[in-house]
Amino acid sequence: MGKLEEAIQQKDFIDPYHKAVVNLLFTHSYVVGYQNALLKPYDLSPEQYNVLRILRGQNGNPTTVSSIQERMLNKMSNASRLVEKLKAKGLVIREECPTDRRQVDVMISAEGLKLLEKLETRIQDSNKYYIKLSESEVRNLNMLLDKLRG
Amino acid sequence: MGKLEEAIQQKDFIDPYHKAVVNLLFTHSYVVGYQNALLKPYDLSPEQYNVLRILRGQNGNPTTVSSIQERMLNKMSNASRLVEKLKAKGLVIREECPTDRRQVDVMISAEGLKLLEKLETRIQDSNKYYIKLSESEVRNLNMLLDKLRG
DNA sequence: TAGATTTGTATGTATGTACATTAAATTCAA
DNA sequence: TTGAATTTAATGTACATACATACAAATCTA
Repeated sequence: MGKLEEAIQQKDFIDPYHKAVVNLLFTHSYVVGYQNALLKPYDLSPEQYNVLRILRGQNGNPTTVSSIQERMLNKMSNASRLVEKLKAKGLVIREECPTDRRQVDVMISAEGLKLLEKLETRIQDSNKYYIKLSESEVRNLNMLLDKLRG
Repeated sequence: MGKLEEAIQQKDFIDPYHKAVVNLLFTHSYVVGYQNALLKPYDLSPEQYNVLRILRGQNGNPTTVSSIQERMLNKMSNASRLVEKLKAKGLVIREECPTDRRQVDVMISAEGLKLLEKLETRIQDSNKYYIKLSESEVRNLNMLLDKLRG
């Protein structure tokens, strides 16, 4: 991998900002590749995994579909259909909200929790393997990404 | 936007590496959102725009589909179908390679070049607008992303 | 040089993304 | 309190991604 210019044989960037955009897209693909590889045996996509983590973060309280959507990494993806997929696999429980019949209460199931637990160390090991940065560099990266979005 | 934890209301990351993965996915979505908005009026996706830039980088020499694939930001996407889309819009020229009939020579068309030119300043302005980093911070980010991939 | 292997591209399928639209329930306002 | 506006979720569609497979052309090998 290494330097972007060599990796994609492109060097005529408009400016460092344009290069950063390309670098982010390329690094995203790199990261998602590893995520997919790790999650595929468990029949989960990265965003499905993330939704399970969002639900676990609620500590047993049900969450609505729109609340999940707000917290998702990809704002444009479709929480409704993702929840449907997770339900089909028995990883979440979905039921009509008693106080507002438009809403749908979603909770992670016991199976969902068990799956997350099983994945935790694998994810941790995998992340450290393919992110070839020291802990302080990673913190620096996180700081820059946060600042990038303003 | 700002800090990741607030933006997606999630704070229980396994470690800074896991947070970096989430941060990259989220920032990717942020960036692609702006890219899509800018390119949509021109009926281009970010990867189609990138392919046009790859082709322009060849300075008039034809490129094969597999060579495009190698240089694409998303290694798993489908250069064949992207080229087909670009050809349908008249932005590239595609013809059978005379020396190897398996291969397909692809070149950017005059229209494609004109479109890239028209987009250049818009892209440049847009990037600087939504990437809220100084030039030295952007360079630092590029360095970290390059290093991340090893 | 015939048959096997490899290479380059296209196609098929399932899923995900982007965005518009629909439909039902709720809230607001006259 | 009734009709309009808003909210919540689901659905439809076009395109993109991920990955397997097919198929023709070229290359290798015996």
